[in-house]
Amino acid sequence: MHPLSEQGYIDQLSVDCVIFGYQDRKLKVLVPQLRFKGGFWALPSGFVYQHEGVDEAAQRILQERTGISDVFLEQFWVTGKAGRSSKEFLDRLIELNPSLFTPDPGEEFRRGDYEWFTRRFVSIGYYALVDISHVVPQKSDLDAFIEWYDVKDLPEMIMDHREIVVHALETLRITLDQKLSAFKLLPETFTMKDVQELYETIYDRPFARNNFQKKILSLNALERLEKKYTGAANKAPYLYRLLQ
Amino acid sequence: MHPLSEQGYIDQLSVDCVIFGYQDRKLKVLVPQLRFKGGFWALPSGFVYQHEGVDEAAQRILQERTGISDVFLEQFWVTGKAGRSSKEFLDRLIELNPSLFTPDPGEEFRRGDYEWFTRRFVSIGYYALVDISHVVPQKSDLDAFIEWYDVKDLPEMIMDHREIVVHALETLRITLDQKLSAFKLLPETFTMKDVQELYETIYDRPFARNNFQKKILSLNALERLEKKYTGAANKAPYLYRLLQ
DNA sequence: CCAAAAGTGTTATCCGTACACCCATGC
DNA sequence: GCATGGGTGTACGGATAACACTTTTGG
Repeated sequence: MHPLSEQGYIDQLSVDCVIFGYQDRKLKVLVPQLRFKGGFWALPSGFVYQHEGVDEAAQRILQERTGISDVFLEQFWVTGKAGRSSKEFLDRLIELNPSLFTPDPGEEFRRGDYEWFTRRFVSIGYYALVDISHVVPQKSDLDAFIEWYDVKDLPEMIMDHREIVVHALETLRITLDQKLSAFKLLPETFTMKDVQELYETIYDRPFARNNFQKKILSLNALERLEKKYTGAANKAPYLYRLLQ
Repeated sequence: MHPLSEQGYIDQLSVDCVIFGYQDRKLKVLVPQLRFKGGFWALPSGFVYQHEGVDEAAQRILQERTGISDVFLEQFWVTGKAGRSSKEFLDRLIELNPSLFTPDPGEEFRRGDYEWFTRRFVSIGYYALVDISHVVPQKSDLDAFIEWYDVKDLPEMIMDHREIVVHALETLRITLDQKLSAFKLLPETFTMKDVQELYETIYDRPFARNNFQKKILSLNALERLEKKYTGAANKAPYLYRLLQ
């Protein structure tokens, strides 16, 4: 494996992905924990190749780090304060994982990588919306595991990754109806109650059931399918599906 | 002057500024023409120093290229398609200005600069809102002149700068009320008619006078001052000022 | 037949729009 | 007084919110 500095990336530019999913009335973010000692959580991140656009880079990083592809993915924020670097994180990582830096032939990080990696970085934030029941996130070989965390109960993440998630959530809230984002977080078919619970989760407030139905249907984005019989002793709700 | 590559900039990252002003019922953008042969217009752009944040860089670039400071300035878009570079522009520039590239001691561009400058760039777009009557734009030593252009009648600009302006305008329209942007384009005091004409310009459609007044006042952002006697044979309008 | 939950209809309220009217101003 | 343009009040209609009622389902 070549050192990072020779892999044809744009210097000091990174892409961070906030991947939203929804399950059990919880809005979740997919965050891997790095497989090194110390318990470091970091958003799926990567760099931009010279030959690719930033949007393509975000897609590729999402794919490489989580196995997820073909989902809604959009840029929402750039963070690039002076001195923004992963030096603090990497120094701690090395302190807890000294073997990583021995000059073995099989060493994983090289001196040159350290210089490259700890420089000041400007990062473009992307957020993705996925059907959590459909995707099977796969950890990359950098990760110990990858897990969905309630956005209200995130692990401590490195650098300013928490701040990035906060901005992503704000963007999600503001553009939810406009971009029909909610339906990208749900399975292909769903009941109106599912939609309502999702909205209530995202905005953290209740909606009136009858009016909510009218509002969502007035988006003219759904088609009504057959009823869903659950065996419960009550009227069966209709299933809906996003048009097209 | 040191070559660009030694000036401590982040590589392949630029900042482009779209500066909006308003005058005579026209929304204008401040665009300098470069002082080289060929008639090249380019948004005020620059690079980010290692030691500064991207927001600070945008502020500095605005100041250096136009003399404008202390104004609303906010990031709105990143453009970074594969192969986005100013090579085409620079080659044409050199073709029309061959003396720029002679190896004189006083040469302005160096070979190293050419390499640096024509690499693929990712650019962060910022838009600024200024009181056109208050600022006195100053061209930098790169510019032949700097001028306000009607956003509906922009000169042909290099690279994707027109596309950047289009995105800036979209952002302005979407966030106008929320960010009280309009009042940042007006003088300190103004009449309701001034506001209405500005809105009609930005959205390119008429608003009903009486209802517009109610809508603007309902923002609770203005205080009413004395009347403005113009000498016209009609009722004198009130002046308003942005609160705080 | 009942409880639970879904669907739908009805009314009240708010908000944006349209129309109307009045008022100040200088000739 | 009169033309002009600014300020404000009222009425209408659509959208949203609040309330109520009906329907479906399985025990």
